[in-house]
Amino acid sequence: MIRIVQTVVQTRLGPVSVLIDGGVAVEISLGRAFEGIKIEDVEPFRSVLKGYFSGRIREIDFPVRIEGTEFQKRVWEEVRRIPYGTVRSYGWIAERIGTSPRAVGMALKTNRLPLYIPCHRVVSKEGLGGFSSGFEWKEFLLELEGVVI
DNA sequence: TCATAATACCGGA
DNA sequence: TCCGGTATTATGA
Repeated sequence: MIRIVQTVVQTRLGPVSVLIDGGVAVEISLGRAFEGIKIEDVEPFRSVLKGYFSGRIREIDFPVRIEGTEFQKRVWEEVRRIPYGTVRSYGWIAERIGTSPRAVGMALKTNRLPLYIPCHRVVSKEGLGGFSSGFEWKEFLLELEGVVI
């Protein structure tokens, strides 16, 4: 029996919700709420996200299940090491794990756990780079972390 | 500035 | 397998 739960934090740009399966987060959505039944033991996830968006919490850390190729996981691990409030380029990540900048972009595009894997901290050499949920979210998150753009 | 090549990976045919 | 498409970058005119 799979239990699907939605948690929602409201932000200036809309809801942020977490898809929970078996007690762990499997997907985070920026801008839309998942269909599902609200249950109270979802509180740990909600409080972390509320803490992040209010600026109190700088580390998004809760149980997750990550699915992807070995390569994608390498990229995601590296991105997770980027400190709060700082940015790196696609090329910088690529160099560290021995691949190409475009391949890094490919891996980040398939990231289902934004915030937990802070791909908004990866920007292009000139400009912002892409973002699955829309540029406005990338700008919003960087601004929240105090990054000057 | 603008086009283009180099590049690693992925998904579909 | 092969092939076209990227959330990139470096280079040359």
